[in-house]
Amino acid sequence: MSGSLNQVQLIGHLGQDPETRRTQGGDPVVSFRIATSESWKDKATGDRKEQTEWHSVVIFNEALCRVAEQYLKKGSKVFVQGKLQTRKWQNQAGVDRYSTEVVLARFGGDLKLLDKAERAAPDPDNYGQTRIREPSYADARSGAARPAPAARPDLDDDIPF
Amino acid sequence: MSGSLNQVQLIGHLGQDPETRRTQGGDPVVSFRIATSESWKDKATGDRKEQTEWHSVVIFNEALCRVAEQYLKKGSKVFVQGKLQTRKWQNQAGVDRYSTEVVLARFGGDLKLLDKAERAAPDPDNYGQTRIREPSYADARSGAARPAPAARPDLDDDIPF
Amino acid sequence: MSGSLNQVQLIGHLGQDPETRRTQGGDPVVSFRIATSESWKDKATGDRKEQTEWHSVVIFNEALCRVAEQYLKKGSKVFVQGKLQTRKWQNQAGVDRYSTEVVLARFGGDLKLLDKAERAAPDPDNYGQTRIREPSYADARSGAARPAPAARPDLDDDIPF
Amino acid sequence: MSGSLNQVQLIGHLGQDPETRRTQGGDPVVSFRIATSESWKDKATGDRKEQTEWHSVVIFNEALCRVAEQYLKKGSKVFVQGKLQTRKWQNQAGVDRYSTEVVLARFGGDLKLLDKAERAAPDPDNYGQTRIREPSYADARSGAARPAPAARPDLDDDIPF
DNA sequence: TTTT
DNA sequence: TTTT
Repeated sequence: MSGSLNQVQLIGHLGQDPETRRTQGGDPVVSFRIATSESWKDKATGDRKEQTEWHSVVIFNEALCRVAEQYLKKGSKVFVQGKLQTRKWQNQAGVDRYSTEVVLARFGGDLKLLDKAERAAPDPDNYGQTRIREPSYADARSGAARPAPAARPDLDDDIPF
Repeated sequence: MSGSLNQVQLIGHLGQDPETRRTQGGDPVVSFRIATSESWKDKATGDRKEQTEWHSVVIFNEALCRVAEQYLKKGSKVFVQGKLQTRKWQNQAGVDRYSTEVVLARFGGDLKLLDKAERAAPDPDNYGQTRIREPSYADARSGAARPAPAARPDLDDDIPF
Repeated sequence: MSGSLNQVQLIGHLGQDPETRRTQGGDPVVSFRIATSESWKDKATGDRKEQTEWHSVVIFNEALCRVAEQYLKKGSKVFVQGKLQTRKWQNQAGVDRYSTEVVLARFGGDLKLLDKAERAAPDPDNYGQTRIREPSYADARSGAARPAPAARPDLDDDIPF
Repeated sequence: MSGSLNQVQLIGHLGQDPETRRTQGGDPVVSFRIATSESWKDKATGDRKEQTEWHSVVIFNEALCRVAEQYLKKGSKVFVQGKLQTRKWQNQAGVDRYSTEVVLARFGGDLKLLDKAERAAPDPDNYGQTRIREPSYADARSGAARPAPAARPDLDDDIPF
């Protein structure tokens, strides 16, 4: 269906360092969780309130995997653009579970570092829009692009991330 | 945290007519599921492939609830903008479950009908940007804006929608 | 600068059929204008008002050019995603002029037909995500990707489109 | 037309401190310009290239005006969401000119500070989502919400900002 | 110049 | 005119 759009945009901070796994084909898959939060003043009590939302981000785009691995760490502030995808998996008891993730695939995915570049200066040869000039990353959708279920750390319980 | 963004944009079709429930305070809560899909040609086999993704949409914004109730039905094509929110609930066995939804709250939420207006012409007095000129909808976040758990149809099983 | 974002999203109708020109390198450049509109009820008079905004869209992405040429025409409803770009040009008197356009370049650009497929069914072999599997379009930024000034129809006057 | 979307999202840096003017009705109108930039490696020469784009941002939303006045200054990094609007004006010679701006009106507009809060901590009583709980800003579209032409600094020449 |  |  051509007239379809599935797009998520987040600005938030990483809760932990990114994790890299590999597909069976050897392609990197980087994942992390980021927090977004809203704050407002309660009309009734006048109290200041804040609500934090956690999002699971999974990167299949090879160039963005590299960026994430090199420059992101716990606490990094990022802009992330991807698509919503709900994945079905089984817990230890074999019961179906569902997890919704923000997926950065080859097309449409984007990732921007919003921190001041305190720590590492991007390597100008490998970073940024280079990916855009020389697209050579693996196809995230064909083959075994998704990690094998056994590789997931979440199989031990019912927590969906 | 002011520098935070949580935004989802979807264009897709409703899988069923919208459902309306009420909060304890009497405010409407409209929900439906929409499908987005991607198609591509498999590089290896040359086959045309399509993958459909289903999203749960929940509307707390009163004006958008009215629009949804009046103009949306199974098959309607819509643009939806909201925020990602993961809700925790318990299944019948009392085990925690998580469901991620696209929430259209009072601010930031948007809903556009993309169909040709075959069936019902929008009432110019009640529809569209009127909401924008006279904001009087309930506060989606204070009080019992979220439906009581018992009211949810998903408590009987582990399916997250 | 990595931490930068420049993105526009429009849903509207084409005012005219798309126009195709060619760069000196022979790459297609498709352009059209689309209208978006807002309506609201005047708080004071109660009158219904509408305001239409016109946007210039320019497509350098070769695959999206093809889609535009084949499926878009005057009146078509589209979703367009691109970046904002202000182009400087000279009018006949040699005075500088500026025009702001929504540019669909190779990356980040998107175009979706939102009409019911009344007229032409997309050719499943050439349309849609095929572009995504076999990226081979020309680089919109290097070389003479922008049309030569003499080819522009707007040089005769000061109207920026 | 309900099924219409006009939305711009930018992340960039302010080129100058924001300027505040007033409508005839006394409502604030804050404007500034922000730069976004892209960088890439030239495929032919291997050179690193960068292209900067400047955008005019105009805020009519009263709450966002306050945020801009209090926290933004030259060099600030911001996320801005608004709509594209092309304004017609006359230069000194009485010739029509057009300027395209990113307008943050009452609805749909958003503004987020992305800098580390080095200088001023947001006042928790006046900042952030308070605007969202107590909407009382002026209607940006009715009356003389746009600044009178004479007040614009750009009338002396043909530069559209 | 589109559309509802 | 910003920033990396």
